Amino acid sequence: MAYVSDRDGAMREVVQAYELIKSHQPHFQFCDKEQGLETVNLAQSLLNEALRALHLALSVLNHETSTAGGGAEGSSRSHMLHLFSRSYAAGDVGAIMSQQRRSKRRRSNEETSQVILTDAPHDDGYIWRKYGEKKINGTHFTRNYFRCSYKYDRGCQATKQIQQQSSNDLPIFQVTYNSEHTCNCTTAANKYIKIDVPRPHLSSCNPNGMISPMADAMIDQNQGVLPPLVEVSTVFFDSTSCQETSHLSRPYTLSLDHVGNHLTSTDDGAGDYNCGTIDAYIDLAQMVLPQEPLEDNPFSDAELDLLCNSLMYN
DNA sequence: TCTATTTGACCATG
DNA sequence: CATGGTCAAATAGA
Repeated sequence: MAYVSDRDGAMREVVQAYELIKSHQPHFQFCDKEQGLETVNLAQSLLNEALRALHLALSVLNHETSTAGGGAEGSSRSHMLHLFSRSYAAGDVGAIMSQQRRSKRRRSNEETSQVILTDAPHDDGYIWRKYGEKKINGTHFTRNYFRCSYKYDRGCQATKQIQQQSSNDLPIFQVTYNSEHTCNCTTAANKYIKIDVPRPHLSSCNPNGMISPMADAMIDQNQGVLPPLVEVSTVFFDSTSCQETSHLSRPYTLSLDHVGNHLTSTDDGAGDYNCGTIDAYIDLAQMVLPQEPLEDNPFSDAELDLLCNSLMYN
């Protein structure tokens, strides 16, 4: 199909541009004395912005490819789940939203809404109650409406909408959160709570195979320890493996060495890896690039390249 | 019987 | 008038 072929070509171009810029980025950190500091800072800023834009474009291409391919046709399934604010949704990420018309009923608190893409839309640490379902124009799946279970008990006005965006074996959902929770009813550490660990944690899962929110955490970009292009945010274990393996209930530290040496891609999908005797798949999340150059990056370029390539081209 | 979900109707908005 | 968000009666399930 020409469409997929062109898109793959575009994706290659974006990756190439990204790598090109990335390879030149270090030069700007060592030429402060020859050139004016402001110039260097400006160049660095522009590079960071270019990297951010390319990263954004790449994620959109990934997403569109997975959506256009649909099922078995989706040869390069998206592995990049990204989080962005409403301002992003109205701007750079507009392509993602292009299939959906903006709501004509304007919510009074719309400015507080937040949009994320995730493969675990129900796993955010809050208790929700479904109150509606609607077929939305231009989408293949119905949109589900949820409100906080404590709406009447505690007057919590939080709502969320879940819109499935792709039907692959790892479906992606767009989740729109409206209003802040006022109920203090998180069941566990919230999925979006930042954690202060130098390495990503593997998430555990409960007996029914759902991902536990405990370790499915966002990584704090400000910690300055994450790789510039991608970060391993979560690793979800196969439910049967979880049930059979008792030690999975505690946090597990993942190192890139571990990924490079022991995680190998399996046949059934780009994101599926075999980690020793445990089947797992890795999701890339949080596409936002750090604002400052990382000074204490624990991952070497080779490690990052290995991870990026294996995840993006499978 | 209670609670959660489903689903058609209603309503606000552009 | 079309669309999307919410309501509430009907239904399902524990």
